[in-house]
Amino acid sequence: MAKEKINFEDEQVRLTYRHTASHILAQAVKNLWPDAKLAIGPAIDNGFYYDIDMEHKLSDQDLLKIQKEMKKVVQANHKLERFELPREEAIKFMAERNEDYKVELINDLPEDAIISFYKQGDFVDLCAGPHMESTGQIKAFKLMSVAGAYWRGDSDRQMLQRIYGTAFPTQEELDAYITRLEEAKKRDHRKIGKEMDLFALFDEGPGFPFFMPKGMILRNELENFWREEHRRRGYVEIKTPLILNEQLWRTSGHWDHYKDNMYFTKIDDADFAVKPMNCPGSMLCYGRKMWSYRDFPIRMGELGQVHRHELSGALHGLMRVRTFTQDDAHIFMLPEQIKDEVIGVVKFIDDVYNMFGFKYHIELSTRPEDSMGTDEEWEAAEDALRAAMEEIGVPFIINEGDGAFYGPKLDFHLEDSIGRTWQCGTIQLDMQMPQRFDLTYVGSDNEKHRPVMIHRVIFGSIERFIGILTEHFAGKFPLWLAPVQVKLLTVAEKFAPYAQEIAAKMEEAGLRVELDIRNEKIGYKLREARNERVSYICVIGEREAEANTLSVRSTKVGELGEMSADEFVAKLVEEVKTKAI
RNA sequence: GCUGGUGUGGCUCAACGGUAGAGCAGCUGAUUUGUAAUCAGCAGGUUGGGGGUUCGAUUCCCUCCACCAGCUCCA
Repeated sequence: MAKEKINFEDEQVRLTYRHTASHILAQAVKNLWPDAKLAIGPAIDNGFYYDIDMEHKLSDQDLLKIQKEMKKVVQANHKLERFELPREEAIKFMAERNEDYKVELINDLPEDAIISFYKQGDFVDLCAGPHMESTGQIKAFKLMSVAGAYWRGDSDRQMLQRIYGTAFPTQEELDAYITRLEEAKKRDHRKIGKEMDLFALFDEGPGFPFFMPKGMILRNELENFWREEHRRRGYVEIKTPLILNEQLWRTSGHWDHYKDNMYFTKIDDADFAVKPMNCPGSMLCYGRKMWSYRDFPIRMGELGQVHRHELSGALHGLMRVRTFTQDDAHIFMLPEQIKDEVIGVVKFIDDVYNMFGFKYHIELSTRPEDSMGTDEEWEAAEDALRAAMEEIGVPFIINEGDGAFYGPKLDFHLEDSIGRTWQCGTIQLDMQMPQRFDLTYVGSDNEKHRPVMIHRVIFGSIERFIGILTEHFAGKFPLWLAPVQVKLLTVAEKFAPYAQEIAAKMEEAGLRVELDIRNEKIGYKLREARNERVSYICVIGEREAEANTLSVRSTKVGELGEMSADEFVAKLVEEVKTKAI
């Protein structure tokens, strides 16, 4: 790679640069702890990491120490030299250095693989490359954190220490990145949720969120919107119970494939389970009558609250909880309707996400190890999803082996404030449940046939979606969702009657308005209202009371100046109606 | 669940082997105020739970719980 200029816009350049940084990290660690065994150390989205196995538990102090050692490696400006070894020699080379993990990696390489190494000073690492020319080219870097990571991502294997770091061509860019991260953390939905009193989590219910009055407004608005959109698109709505008996979960396959994630209870002497998914309930609803092919597609929606036992370490605010409401629907159809229905749902999801200005990516998740059904059924289902995606020409990536136990799925991933992605929407094609529940319809040939079904969600879960929305808008929600849409602040108590009159008018127009007629200075009230992220703040004093106006400030665009009360109310009503963002 | 870290009044944080302190919020009173904090006073904590060491623990140790980062898993 050319020494003169580093084009950091280029992903390959970025990865190469940071990959070299990870080698410098590895060398520094080996200098300080010669017994450390190296595992893998790739470049990732925003930096790089190296997985290391050693006795010594790394602390934040150690990170600083390693960083100093890395600086020495950079200053030494070692050339990175590539060389190759035949398999046996490569294994011998790493075995002599007690690099057990590297030996395992080499052993797992395909027979005909070229086994390459990179040497910098007296440090050598197994690596396919490419790399920068010399360690001195790495100008600005920082070690971010140390955490545990399983060797080869397998929770049954050794837990290694993973050191995360990042690197940039200049100190300014590194500083800017750190600042950006800090800013992003201020948008954390857990922090904003607390500040705005949207929801709460208690020790008494880990992973079981409580929704406070302001959070309920958000939630109810989303649900109202959801119902309206589904009604328009030909869905009907049902509600199925939270607790159903063991037999049902055996029939559905959850008992065999999902038991570890379920909660159980007893009624009288019989075993029951709390539903982790809504589908079996929907199957019962479908199965209670005879359907004709003419009825299809049947789109059966349900805002269904499910409970899942998630590992304690996986819980995360509203993003990962143990009870959540899926905006679920099951669509029963003819095989030849699959493509159109899938396309319809993809477009539905796209419409909703675009409405909020979300960026997202789609993954096609294929058959997992623990699953039911035949290879043919899986292949047919995966092909159907792929065909639908290809028809509408939306790009997607393949997520091998990550499907549901009953079928492959298209997953829609949204980003949180610091760039972690969360699966929200999903479309799952299921050829298993209809069989297991022996669902049928009567075809045009007057014979019974098996319907095909898809499970799908748009928001994914209301909880997670609220978390994403909160971070996306930093708590400054679109007006139609904002818990408090307007707050009226009086300059002095004598203006309270006028403010109350305006507030009544606003309530009449269906707006969520709050009144602050306390005997406080206007600056103080204003500060509070801004911290509460109220959409519009109106100041009412002498001028406004006389002219029948309001001095308006928008949380998003700043001062709007003075306008007539009626004009302002009309503007807000319109903004709510259009769901502007 | 795993690795590492954290846990002090509603919130943000301080202190310490000798039975905890501030700011904000709250309450009371005064102030009647024009675009990001008016002043004064009051009240609020068995320092996450349990156990141990010690004359004495909130501070040290053990254990459980919760939270944070990451891994694994997932909507």
